[in-house]
Amino acid sequence: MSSDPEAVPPTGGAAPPTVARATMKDVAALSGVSIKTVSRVVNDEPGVSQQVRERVNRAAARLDYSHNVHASNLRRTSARTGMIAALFQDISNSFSASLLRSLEDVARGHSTAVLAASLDEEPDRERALVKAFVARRVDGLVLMPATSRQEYLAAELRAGLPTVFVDRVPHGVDADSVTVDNVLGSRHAVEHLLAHGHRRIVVLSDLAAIQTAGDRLRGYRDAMGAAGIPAADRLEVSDLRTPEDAERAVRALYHRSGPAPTAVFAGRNDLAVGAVRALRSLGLAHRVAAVGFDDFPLADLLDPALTVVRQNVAQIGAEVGRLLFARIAGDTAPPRRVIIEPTLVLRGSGEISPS
Amino acid sequence: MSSDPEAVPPTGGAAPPTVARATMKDVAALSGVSIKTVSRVVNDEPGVSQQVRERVNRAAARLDYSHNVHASNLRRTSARTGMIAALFQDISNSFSASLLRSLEDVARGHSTAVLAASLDEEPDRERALVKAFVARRVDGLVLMPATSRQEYLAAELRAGLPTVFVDRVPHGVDADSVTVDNVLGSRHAVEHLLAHGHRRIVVLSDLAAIQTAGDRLRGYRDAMGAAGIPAADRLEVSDLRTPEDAERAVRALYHRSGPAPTAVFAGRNDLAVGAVRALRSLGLAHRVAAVGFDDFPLADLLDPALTVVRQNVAQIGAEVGRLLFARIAGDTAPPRRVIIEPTLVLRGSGEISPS
DNA sequence: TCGCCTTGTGACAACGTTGTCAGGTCCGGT
DNA sequence: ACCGGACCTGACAACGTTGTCACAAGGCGA
Repeated sequence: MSSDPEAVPPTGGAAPPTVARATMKDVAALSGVSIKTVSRVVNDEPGVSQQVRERVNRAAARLDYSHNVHASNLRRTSARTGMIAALFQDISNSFSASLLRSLEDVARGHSTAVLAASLDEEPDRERALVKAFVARRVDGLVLMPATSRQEYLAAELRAGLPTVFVDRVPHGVDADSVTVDNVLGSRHAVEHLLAHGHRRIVVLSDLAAIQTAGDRLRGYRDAMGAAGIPAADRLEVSDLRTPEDAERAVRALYHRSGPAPTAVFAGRNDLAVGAVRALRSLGLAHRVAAVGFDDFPLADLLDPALTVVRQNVAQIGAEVGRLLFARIAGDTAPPRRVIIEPTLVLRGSGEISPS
Repeated sequence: MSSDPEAVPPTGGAAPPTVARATMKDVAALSGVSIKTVSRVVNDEPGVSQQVRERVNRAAARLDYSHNVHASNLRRTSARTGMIAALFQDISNSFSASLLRSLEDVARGHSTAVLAASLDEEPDRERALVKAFVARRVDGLVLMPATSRQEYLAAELRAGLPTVFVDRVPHGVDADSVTVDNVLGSRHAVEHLLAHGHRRIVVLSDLAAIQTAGDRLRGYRDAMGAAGIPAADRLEVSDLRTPEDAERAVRALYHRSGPAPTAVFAGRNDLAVGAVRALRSLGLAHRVAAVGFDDFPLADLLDPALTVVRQNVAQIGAEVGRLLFARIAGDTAPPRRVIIEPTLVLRGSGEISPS
C-alpha cells in the first residue's frame, strides 16, 4: 500500500524477482523491424534478407530472447505441443523405469518430451493426472491404468487423443494396448515347476483387482488344475503390495505346521525379491524352488540365480512408441491389441527338485 | 484437391481426424452466456448465480470441454506452467529413477508435472533439451549435467529460471546444487579396504571428464597416497562406460602375469555389477574384496553381499525438490551448495582379507 | 421518489505468436 | 518511359483465455 502515485514499471518490482522475458516485440524494437519479420527469422522462414536476418539474430541474442512455444502453438493451426504423458505404476520400479526410457527414446526421435508420473495404483490420482495432462494438450497418452475401468477417458478418445495402454488392457473403452500374455507366462512358469515334480506350489500375488495380478493368478490355477492338483494343495497368498509383505508371507508359510510348500511362484519382481529374502533367511534358498514374474537387474547374480518369466521391456516400450506416434501422425485404423509372449528364463532357482 | 466448392466445415474432415476441441466460445454459445462468464465458472470465481453456473457446467460437460492451460497461462499475469524439467543421466538407471521418483513426489505436492529426459552424457543433447524446455516455459530445471561447463545457462539463470544441479556441481555459472561428497565417500571405501590389509586395490571408473568419476578417482588416490602405497601398486582403470566394460577390465587384470589385485573398488553401481560378474566367473568372489559406489536393489542379496558407499537418494531428491520449489516461490537468497555425506554400508564383500 | 450500493453479467483489450494479404522497391525487358 | 515480376517487409486479425471496466437490475434507506 505505497502512497507513491508513480506505479512501478510493469517489468520490474513484482513480488517474484524474475525479470520479464523478452518477446518478439522487444526484439523487433531493438532491431528496427516488425514483429512478423522477427517471427520469420526465429522460425527460419524464407523471405528475409541475410542482412536483416543477422540484425534480428543479434538483437535476439542480446535480449536473451527465448521462443514461447505455447503462444506459438496457440496460433498455429492444429499444432502439436510436442509433449506426451506417461502414467506408470511407479517410475522408480525397474519395469516402469525401463519402459519410460525406451518410450523416451522413441519420443526423442519425434522431438517430443515426456511427462512422467507414478500412479501407485491410485485410481483418483490417475483421473486427476489425465485431466491435468489433457488440459496441457499433450499429443498423446501412455497409460498403465490404476483404475479398473476407464470410461472416464471416453470423451478424450472421442476427441481423438492418441492413447496407448501398456501392461494392462483397457476396460470400458476401446484403445490400443501392448501387453504380455500374463496367463500364458504364469502357466508356463507353474508347468515348469510341476514338471520338476512339485505339487505344493505357493503363488504370491498382488491385489486381485489389478489386472496383471489376476491374470497371473489365473495362469497358476489353470496349470494346477490341468495337472489335477487337489484344491487343498493349492496355496494362494494375495494382496501382497511390497517385498516386505511377500517376505512375511513366505516366512509365515514355513512357520506353520503341516507339509511345507516345495516351490514358490512370485507374481511380480519385487515379490520375488521378498520371497528370496525369506527363503535365504530360512536357509531354504537351495532347497525350495523359486520362479518370479518379471526379470530384473541382477536376478542372474543371485545364488541360486533366479528363474524368471521375462517380459521384453525394450520391445514393449518400442511397440508402444510406434503405436502412439502412428496415431499422432493421423492413423485412424481400429484399435490394435498387441500381445507379447513372455519367455521363461531358466537360471537355477526354478530347477530345484522337491526334497 | 476436391472439386467440391462447398468447403468442409472447419470442425471436421481435416487430414488428422481429430475433431476440433470445444472452447469457451462454444460453451458460451450453448449455454447462452458470454465467454467471460464461462471463464468465471470454469475457474470457480465468485459473481455468478448458481443457476447460470449449473447451466454452464452442463454445457461444458456436453461439449467435452477441457480447459486450455496454455491459453490461460498466456493471458494470466506471470502465471506458472506447472511443469518442471528433470534432466538426468539415464532415467532407467536405479539412481536416476529413484531420484526422479522422489522429485515427482515433491512436485505433486505443488501440483506440478515433471518432464523427464535422459542425457546419456551427451553435452549437445543437454543444451538442446534445456533450450526446448525453456521454450516450454518450465517453472524450474533439475540438472545432472553432461556438459563440463554450463555457461550456456547464464542467460536463463539471469532471467530467473529456478535451477538446481544434482549429483554434480555447476561450472562456469552459479546455482543451487545437491551433491554427495564423492571424494570423501571414495576415500572411506578405500581406507576401509586398506584397513583390512589390502594394498593392491584396483579402482574402476568412468570417463575422467565426468565430475563424479573424477572425484571418486581422487578419493582413491588420496587414500592410497596417505597410506604410502607406491604408485606402482596403484591400479586405475578409467573410461569404463558399461558393466560389460568393467567385466572385461577385471578379467583382463586377472589374466595377466604378476601379482593380482586383492580388492576391487568400483566407482559406480553398474561397474560394480560388472566386477562382481567377472569375479564370480573367475571363482574369486569370495577371495577378492569388492566395494561399490552407489547402492542398488539386491546388492544385499548377492553372495557375498556387496559392501557399498550409499548415497541417500530419497534425501537427495527431497532436498532438490525443497530447494527448487523455494526458488519457484520467489526465494532469492544466494545459491546454496548442499553436500550430503555418503555412508559406507558393510555387507561382507568389502570385509574379505587379502589371501 | 430519489440516490446509492450490491450483485450479476458482458464488451473489450491484451498475452505472444503466426497466417493472410497488401504493399514497396528494384530489376530487366519492351 | 512503362510494365511485370521477384523479392522483402509490415499491418492486421486471430488462436483461447483472463483482467479491467462498464452497465443493468434490484433492494434499501432517506
